[in-house]
Amino acid sequence: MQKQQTLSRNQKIIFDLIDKSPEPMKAYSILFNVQKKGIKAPLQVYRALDKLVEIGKIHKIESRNAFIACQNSSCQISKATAFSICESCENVSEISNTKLSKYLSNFADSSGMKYSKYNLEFFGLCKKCKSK
Amino acid sequence: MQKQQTLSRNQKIIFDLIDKSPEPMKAYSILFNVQKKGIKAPLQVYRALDKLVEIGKIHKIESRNAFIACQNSSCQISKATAFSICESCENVSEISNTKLSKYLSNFADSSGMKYSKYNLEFFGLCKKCKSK
DNA sequence: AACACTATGTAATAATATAACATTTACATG
DNA sequence: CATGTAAATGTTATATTATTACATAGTGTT
Ligand SMILES: [Zn+2]
Ligand SMILES: [Zn+2]
Ligand SMILES: [Zn+2]
Ligand SMILES: [Zn+2]
Repeated sequence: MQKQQTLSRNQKIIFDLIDKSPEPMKAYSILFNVQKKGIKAPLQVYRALDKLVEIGKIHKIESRNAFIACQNSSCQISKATAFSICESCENVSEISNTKLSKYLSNFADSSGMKYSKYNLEFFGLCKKCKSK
Repeated sequence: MQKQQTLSRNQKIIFDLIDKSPEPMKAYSILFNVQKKGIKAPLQVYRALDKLVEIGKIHKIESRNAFIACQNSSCQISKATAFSICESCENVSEISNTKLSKYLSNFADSSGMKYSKYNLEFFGLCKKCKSK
């Protein structure tokens, strides 16, 4: 079980938009889409995004500067994220694989560093694009 | 063995700068540092960076928008990168771990996607920062 | 020389993100 | 209910990161 978060007005508007989107959304595209709802400035968007990322409702796809709703029933593990990205159609989906997340969460190397978080992005061609 | 690449003038200037830097460098900081050598415009920097990334001499740290020289004797595997990032001092180093890279290169899930590349970023506290 | 290819130079602009400051709302606690 | 405090909001300006468009120059091959 995870702590239930109540989203504020702006956070809810922006989360709903991202959650409905079939693809990752960029900040300024979000801004454009919520202007009719009274959210007028980049900072309002970025603040909501920061919060949503923090509580694991969305994730940032770093290589794309874009945001996607968590596909993992709101990641307990917003600190352990993995995505698969099609380099042709730019489809992105969150990988939910227990073995992988265990392997990476337990990873330790010789550096003496204690890892508390990771983000993994896989790139390739999705089924559809492969068969073209 | 890998194909030996000859770097062009701008590419060499920019690679040398990044290679000497103890920390990842950002594009505009690179620009600032090479202006005395005649590289005056962002595009000149970005073009060199693109090429250097392509041939595996440097890597981009996506979560930081910064560039680091390959610490792996010029990655044969510029398609399989892993980094450890200290969230306190921002020290970044490239992880070279055969088991990890094998595990990830062979990773396959149920999506039917063929992965040809990955990038992994671990976050935490380095030895030094941990003991503070 | 003619060609293809890679790299360079320059100006303008697009896209992404944050700083600074003022105000308002939610809500715990005396 | 009053008061304090943390979280969220609103607004303007600005910083940072990256690309478009177009012109020119070098490099190597035939
Ligand atoms: Zn998730
Ligand atoms: Zn695809
Ligand atoms: Zn490398
Ligand atoms: Zn550190």
